Amino acid sequence: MLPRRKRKCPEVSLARRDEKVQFRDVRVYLVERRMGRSRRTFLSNLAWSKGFCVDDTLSAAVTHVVSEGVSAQDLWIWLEEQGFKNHSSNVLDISWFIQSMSSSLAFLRVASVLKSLPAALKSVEETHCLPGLGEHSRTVIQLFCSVFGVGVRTAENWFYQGLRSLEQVLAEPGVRLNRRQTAGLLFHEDLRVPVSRREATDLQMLLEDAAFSINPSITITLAGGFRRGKEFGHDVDFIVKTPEPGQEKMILPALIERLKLQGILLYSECQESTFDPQQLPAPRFQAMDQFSKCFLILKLGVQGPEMSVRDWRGVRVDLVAPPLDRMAFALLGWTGSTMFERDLRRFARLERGKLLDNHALYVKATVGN
DNA sequence: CGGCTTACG
DNA sequence: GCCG
DNA sequence: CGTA
Ligand SMILES: Nc1nc2c(ncn2[C@H]2C[C@H](O)[C@@H](COP(=O)(O)OP(=O)(O)OP(=O)(O)O)O2)c(=O)[nH]1
Ligand SMILES: [Mg+2]
Ligand SMILES: [Mg+2]
Repeated sequence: MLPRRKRKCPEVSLARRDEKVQFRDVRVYLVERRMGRSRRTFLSNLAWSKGFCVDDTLSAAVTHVVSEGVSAQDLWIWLEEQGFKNHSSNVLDISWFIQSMSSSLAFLRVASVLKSLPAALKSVEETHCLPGLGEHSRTVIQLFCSVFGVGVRTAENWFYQGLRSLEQVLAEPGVRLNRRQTAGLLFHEDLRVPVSRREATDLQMLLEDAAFSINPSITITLAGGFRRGKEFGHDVDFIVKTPEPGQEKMILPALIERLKLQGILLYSECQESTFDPQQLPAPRFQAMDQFSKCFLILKLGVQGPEMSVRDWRGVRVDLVAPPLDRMAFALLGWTGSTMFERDLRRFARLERGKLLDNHALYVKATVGN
């Protein structure tokens, strides 16, 4: 007998498109722990629509226990505690979800390849067969995901709460927005506008001027997509190089302070550096900080004939300030693309047995070292 | 059939 | 989903 | 969880 391929997961693929209960001898129970209530409700409805019978309570009649983010071993312990004795029942991971995530990784990869081709191909209807997502919910969730600070999980939650527009999100008192999301919604329209290369170099000059007043030998280098030659980007990425050792720790706050005084700082969020060269060439453990970096939204002047209308728009800017001797790794890590960075790290680990991050290539710790 | 980048806040 |  |  041939081994069963994992993609032929029968608990999922047999469901297909039937309305009423199709599998009388299957009773599913969804474990709420680490899954979340709204998500569990969604999955439950999905399962019913696919012809499965889903139990709300963990009775002895349950034949299939489905869990997410909990190991089978831990899950059995938990099930024992709940007095669940049906040891012939099947404990399953939430494989269709992993599968859909994995599919999107495969899609991302092939998309990256397609982008590198000399000529464009015909478009493909790709997201059409995502499990559980019709066109409407996909569109709304994509809209929510376009907000800075909102990812798939938050977007799904908002959708399952009945929210269908950003206006509804803002009007809903039950929705708790963090600082990043508040800025993301405030400047949502601005941040959807692609940033041109001209605008990127204008921002570069603006930052060079601000940096000059701190230390005239600071240099500002374009990174990210623009360094790869893109004409437009969703943000502008810069590497700030200081010639003074140690100055990288204060340079970003000093730069941000000047932007604030100029009245062009709309949002800033900083990550501090605790990079420790003592840990080279092998990291002691995984608690390695990255060097100083920040996410900003800056006012960018736009020309317009009309007075008394807004003559600027918000633009996302990322700054990173590596120690001088980490500049090469910073350039490597911040030029991208994202898929290239992932390929490079995968290559380092699998083909070279090393660990690559934004500031070094580490020799992985060996036994007795 | 296991693995899919790595890190911070 | 694709690769080794 | 979200961000690069
Ligand atoms: N290691 C790693 N690096 C990343 C990841 N995402 C982004 N980067 C790096 C590579 C990118 O080129 C760089 C800047 O990220 P951006 O999100 O700004 O992307 P990029 O500038 O390439 O395109 P954009 O036009 O801004 O959408 O940061 C990631 O998930 N892992
Ligand atoms: Mg960018
Ligand atoms: Mg960026």
